[in-house]
Amino acid sequence: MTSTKNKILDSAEYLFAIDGFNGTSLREITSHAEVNLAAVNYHFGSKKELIKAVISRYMNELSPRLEVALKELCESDQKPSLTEVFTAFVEPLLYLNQFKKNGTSNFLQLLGRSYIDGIGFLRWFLTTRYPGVITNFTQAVYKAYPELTAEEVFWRLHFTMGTVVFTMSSTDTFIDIAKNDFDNDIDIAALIYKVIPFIAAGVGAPIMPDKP
Amino acid sequence: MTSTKNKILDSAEYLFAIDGFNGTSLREITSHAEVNLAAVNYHFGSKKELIKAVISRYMNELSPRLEVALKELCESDQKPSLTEVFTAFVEPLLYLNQFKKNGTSNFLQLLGRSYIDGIGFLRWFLTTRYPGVITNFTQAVYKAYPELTAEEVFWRLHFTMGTVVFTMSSTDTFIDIAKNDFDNDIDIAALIYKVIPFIAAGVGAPIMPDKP
DNA sequence: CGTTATTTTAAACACATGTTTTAAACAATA
DNA sequence: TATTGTTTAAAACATGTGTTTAAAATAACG
Repeated sequence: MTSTKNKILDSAEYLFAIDGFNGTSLREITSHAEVNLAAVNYHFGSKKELIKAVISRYMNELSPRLEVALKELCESDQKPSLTEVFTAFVEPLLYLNQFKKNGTSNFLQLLGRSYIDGIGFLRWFLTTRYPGVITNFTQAVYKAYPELTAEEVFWRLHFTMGTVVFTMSSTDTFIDIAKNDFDNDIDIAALIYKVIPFIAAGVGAPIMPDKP
Repeated sequence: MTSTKNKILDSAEYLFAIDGFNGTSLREITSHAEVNLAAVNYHFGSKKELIKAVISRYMNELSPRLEVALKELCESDQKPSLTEVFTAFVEPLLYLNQFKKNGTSNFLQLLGRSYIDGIGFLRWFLTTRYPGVITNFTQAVYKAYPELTAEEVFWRLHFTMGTVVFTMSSTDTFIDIAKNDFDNDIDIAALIYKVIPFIAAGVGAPIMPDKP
C-alpha cells in the first residue's frame, strides 16, 4: 500500500509534466491521487515545497551519476569530442527509467517546465542545490573545445539548454506527431540520441565575428 | 492622444513579454495602461482575443516580409547554405524595431511565451493563420540540405524552434548576465547573430544512425 | 484497554481571476 | 439643442485558487 505522501508525489509529477506547475491545481492533484485536499499542505507545507519534492526525487538520483560521468571526461587525459560530452548524459538520464516507470521522460518534462513556467525559485533551487552538474559540464565542454571563449560557452550552453528543455517539455506531442506523420514509433531514448548530434554540432560551430 | 485600445495593446504586449500570458492579469494590464478594467472585454471581447490581437499586430508585419525573403531563396537557382537560410530571418525580424520601439525583442519574447505558456490555441492560431512561413522555411531548409529526410528535417526544425524560443523568451535575463559576467553589452541583433551559427550547424549536422 | 500521537476529513477562509452588468459620461449627428 | 450611438466607470458576479481550521478517524504505544 503506497502512502498518501507518495500518491501525492506520483500524481503531482504526472500532472506537472503535462500541464506545468502553474497549470496544475492542488485540487487536480489530490483528486488524481484520491486523497484529501488538505493532505498536500499537511505533508509538504505548501505547493512550492511539493514542487521541490517532486524535482528532488529525481535530482538526487541523477546528480551524482551525472557528476561521475562528467568528471571522468574531465580527468581523462584524452580530449573528448563534444558528442562524447553530451553522450555522458544519456546513461544517467536513462537510468531514471529504471528508477521509476517513464522516469526519464517525466523528469525531462519537469525540467523543461521548471525553466519555462517562470518559476524563479526553482531555477535558484536547482543551481544552488546541484551546482556540481553545471560546473563539471562547463568544464567538459571547455576541454572538448578550448578555443571557445568563456562567453561563447555561456551562450552556446544556454542555446543547448533551450533546445533540450523545449524539446523535452513537449516530448509526448512530438512523439505523437512523428508517429502519425512518419509512422515512426520513437521513444525517449531515441529522441535523446536525435538531439545529441544537433547540439554537439551547434556548440561545436565555428566562431563567428560579432556582426557581419 | 493614443486610444484606449492601443494603450491596452501596448501594456499587454509589454507585460505579456515579461510575465507570460497566464502570468499577467487583466487588472495588471489595465492598471499599467491607466484604463478601466472592463475596457479589455469591451474592446477585445476576452483575454484570449486580446492575446491574439497583440500577436497579430506583429505577425501581420513580419509574415509577408519573411515569405518574400524565404521564397527568394527557394526560387533562386543557387543552392543556399543553411546560414543563408537562417539569415533570411534577420532583416524581417529587425524591421520590427522600426515598426515599434523594442519591437524585435518584444515580439520574439511573445513568440517564446506563446509556445511555452501551454496556450494551445495560440499554436493553432499561428499555424493556421500564417502557414506560409512554415512551408517556405521547410522548403528552404530542404534545398540547402537535400540529404536530410523529411522526418529529420521535422525534428531538427523543432530543435531549432526550441533554441530560438527559449533564448528569446528570456532575452532580457541573458543580456543582463552577459553584461555583468562578461562586461559585454550586446543587443537583440547581436544575439540573433549569435544563434545563427549554432542552429545552422545543428540543422546541418551529419546524419546519424538511429542508435549507437 | 486506554491514552496519546498521527493522519485524514469536510468545511470554511481569504484572495485573485475573467467576465458581466448597469449607469454615467462623452461624442457625433440631425 | 436634442437625440442618438459609443465609450468609460464602478461595482458586482461567479468561479477557482492555496491555505487554514477544527473535528473525526486511525495508528502507536505504554
